[in-house]
Amino acid sequence: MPLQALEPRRLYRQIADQISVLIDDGEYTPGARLPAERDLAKQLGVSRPSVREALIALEVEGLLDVRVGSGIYVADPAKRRRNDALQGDSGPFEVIHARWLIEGECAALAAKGANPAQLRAIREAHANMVKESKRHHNPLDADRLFHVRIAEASGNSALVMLVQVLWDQRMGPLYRSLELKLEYPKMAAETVREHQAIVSAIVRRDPRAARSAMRRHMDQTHNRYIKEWSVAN
Amino acid sequence: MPLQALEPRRLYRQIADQISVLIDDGEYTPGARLPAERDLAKQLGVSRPSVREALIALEVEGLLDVRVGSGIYVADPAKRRRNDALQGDSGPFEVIHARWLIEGECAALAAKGANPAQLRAIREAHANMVKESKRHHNPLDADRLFHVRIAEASGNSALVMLVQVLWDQRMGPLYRSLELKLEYPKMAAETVREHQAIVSAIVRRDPRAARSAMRRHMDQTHNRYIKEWSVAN
DNA sequence: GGCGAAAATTGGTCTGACCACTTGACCAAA
DNA sequence: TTTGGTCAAGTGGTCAGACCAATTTTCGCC
Repeated sequence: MPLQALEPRRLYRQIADQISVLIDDGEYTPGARLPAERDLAKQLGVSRPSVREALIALEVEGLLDVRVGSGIYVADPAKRRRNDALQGDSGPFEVIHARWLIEGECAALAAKGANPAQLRAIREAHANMVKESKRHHNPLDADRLFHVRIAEASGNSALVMLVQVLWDQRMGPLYRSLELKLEYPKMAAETVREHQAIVSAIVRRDPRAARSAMRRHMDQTHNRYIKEWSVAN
Repeated sequence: MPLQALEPRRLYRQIADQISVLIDDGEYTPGARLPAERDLAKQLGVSRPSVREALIALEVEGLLDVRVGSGIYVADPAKRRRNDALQGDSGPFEVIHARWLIEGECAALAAKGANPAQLRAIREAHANMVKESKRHHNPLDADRLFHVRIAEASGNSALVMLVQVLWDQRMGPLYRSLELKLEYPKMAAETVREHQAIVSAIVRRDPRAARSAMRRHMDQTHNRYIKEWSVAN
């Protein structure tokens, strides 16, 4: 087992984690008021600034609710940020399926209603990815931008957000283990070719062709994953 | 117009936002080092504890990277959480359109492949919403659960996540202003009726009917929004 | 030129203080 | 009884200055 870089966790983190545990264990239920900062500091045997730093961290995480002059309260879980659900734990194939659905629609909408500036942005992103892949750079950022630009051209900001969220699932553990095995240089050429078909359909204002070009791209990506997956296992 | 609860932004938030803007504007690029805490405090005309609180907030948000004894650095955007994009700023109609697309597919997939436990969960969520609305409780939580359960029955965790993200866009400002005007008791009855049609199609194992029932539900929701929107403006 | 110790820099934490806001009790006027 | 005002206690918000620990830089020595 590889040695773990030991990391002397900073005080505010330790305090925040302790409080976090108390909340998870139901010691403090939603709506309940925590002891005053000064009391917490005394109970934990640390200074008030350290407690405050911990409380701010928990507030940013959406776990607490600070009301000036009144006290610190456990946040309503309903209003709590649900970011926990997002931190990539969807599998690659699930993500690809979702993208097939959403980005296909984005491409169709883009073909139907993109304005000149948006078309230019799409072409630019595509040209950039071509350039990057020729230089054998890692084309992932350029790839992401290409897909986001198409989503933006759909005119629906909710779809843009979803495309970004899905893309960033690549940060998840299952995805990571898969990506290690992919050979980008070879894949990049295929990807660029498929992107080209999407761009053509969009600038030609052909929604149905755009949708199927995007879906084909997703199907091919799916196949590439399958291939690597089966080789490695 | 109903009075808005004014909220004096705390100092650490103002500082954090300023720094955040500097990073977004490229004033500090990823990997760059920020001025020392003491310098920041002097430049901003605030105390060092306040600066530290802001830095901790940004660190929790994944924007900064603090290295003891060395300095504060702008985090690598690849590792950065992109949660910022999520905090609801999509308009209600954009969200409805996205849901039309995604949840329609979820309903179809659920009809195709849901297992008995998942079917039971859907029916249970529906029954619960009926009960809540009869008691004139706020049915929003029950409503959310119903849609999430259907997404879960699709068997695709990426879709489940998207449904949740979209639903939680209701926390955004545009949505909020619209929701203030809606009359839930009246709407709940219609919603329940439309949900019933979706449930029926799913348990009957009819994907196409499930998809169109869900899409109809979204269309009706759209119409209800339109009506309130035009009345109020 | 290379190396190691001292010095400077930087974040981490603490103490104690004062300010601004919230809350609830109490009281006076309508 | 109700309404509004006043006041004191409690709470979070902010500040100044200090010292510690880790890191980086400097610089003299070999």
